[in-house]
Amino acid sequence: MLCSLMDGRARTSTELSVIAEVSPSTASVHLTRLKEQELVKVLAQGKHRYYSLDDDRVAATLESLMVLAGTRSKPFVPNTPTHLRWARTCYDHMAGEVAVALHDRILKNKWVSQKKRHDGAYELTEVGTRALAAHGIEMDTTNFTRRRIACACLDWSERRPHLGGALGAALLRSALQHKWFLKDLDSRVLRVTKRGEREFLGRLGLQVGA
Amino acid sequence: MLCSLMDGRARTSTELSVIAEVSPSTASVHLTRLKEQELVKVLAQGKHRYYSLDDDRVAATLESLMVLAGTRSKPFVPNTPTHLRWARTCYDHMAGEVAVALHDRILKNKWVSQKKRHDGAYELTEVGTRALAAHGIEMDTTNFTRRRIACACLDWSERRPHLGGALGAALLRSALQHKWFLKDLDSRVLRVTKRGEREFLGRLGLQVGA
DNA sequence: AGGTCACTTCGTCTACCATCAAACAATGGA
DNA sequence: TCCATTGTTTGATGGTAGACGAAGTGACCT
Repeated sequence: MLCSLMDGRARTSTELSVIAEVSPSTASVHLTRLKEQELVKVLAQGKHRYYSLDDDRVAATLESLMVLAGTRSKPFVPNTPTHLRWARTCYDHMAGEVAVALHDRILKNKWVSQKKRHDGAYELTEVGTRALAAHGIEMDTTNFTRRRIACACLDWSERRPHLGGALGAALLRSALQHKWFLKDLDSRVLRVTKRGEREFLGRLGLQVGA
Repeated sequence: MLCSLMDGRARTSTELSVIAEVSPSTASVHLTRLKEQELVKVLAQGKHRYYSLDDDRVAATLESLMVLAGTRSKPFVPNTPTHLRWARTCYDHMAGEVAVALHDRILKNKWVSQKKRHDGAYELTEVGTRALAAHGIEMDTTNFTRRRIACACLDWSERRPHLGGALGAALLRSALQHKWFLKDLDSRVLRVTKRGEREFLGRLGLQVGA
């Protein structure tokens, strides 16, 4: 289980039970124990509970253990339809490969910063505020009090976080306004435009194979 | 057991059984298993069998595991009489803190190099031959064919290797000839002279608290 | 030779831990 | 509101890993 989580992605307990070739109940017992020892952390989202490695130190330790054991695990293969995998909407924000890459970029650029441990909430930084304005992305300031500014929302196909909250919504809204992305009719799929490639993907340095 | 070996020293199976609070037989079985998995290596010397970590990678893995577990083990306390601990003879070569420091220094300076893995034998390098001459240490070339030039000999008090073989013997012989060390009467203890501090410890950069 | 010490091998036993099915809880959609 | 889906909790069970004592091996000393 831990080995399969080493790719940094999150998995549900049932998935992990299949990987470990044990019953769901066994997996559940085992996972609660791993949680107690703070080797994994859980993120409840809808009726799914996503398990992932708790810490970089856990990953590092596993890494060296795998070297000793000489084991390599198979890569994670998403079973999501390909046309949904690259870019789609998730409620009012973006999801898919692009959204995950965007999330990572924004975090790396320190436009947002983590508030606490084990809580998906982010806060907007000084740098972030300026950068968003520069890129022509406008936050809806009316309901700032009601809603979290930004948070990590686990991506179904990628099993890694993308950006949710008010900021996530603002990004999607701006992306559609500027015609960087087009919504497919009668589907959640998003398609990037020529203009989007230049003004969005290009400027943000997102090299995502479409 | 593995944790206690993390200081790089070697220990006997009985010592490890005491540390792990199990019977000697249990420890023995466990250690053979660790050996099979190449986590530890054994060095038979006299009627003792010294166990130590097999590899730097094993130590590194344990290190990160200990960080996760938040455990720290007690340091190794030699039960050797203090007057024997610092410097003494071991058959025809030197042993004790000084000898171990000397071994490490010689290896670091690349005067000798390891031949194979898991074999204590060393071979003399070009650099080493010149350096020995420069320091006024003469090898006895008569019995080169019979004896190993140099080898790691496990130090009883330090539980780390010092230098044995023809080179080890040559070092002790020269040290006594040049009056760098004096042999205590009727004992294996060696005492360093003023001259020895200058011309031996000093030149070799050995800072060993006497 | 014989005795002691250090350690391993063998045979046996037991406690414990993973495992599973069935019951329970929670969420989401119809 | 009900049902399907997802996941957790519980209690019983069986297999196995790890423990030990006794016997065996080899090295060293006198």
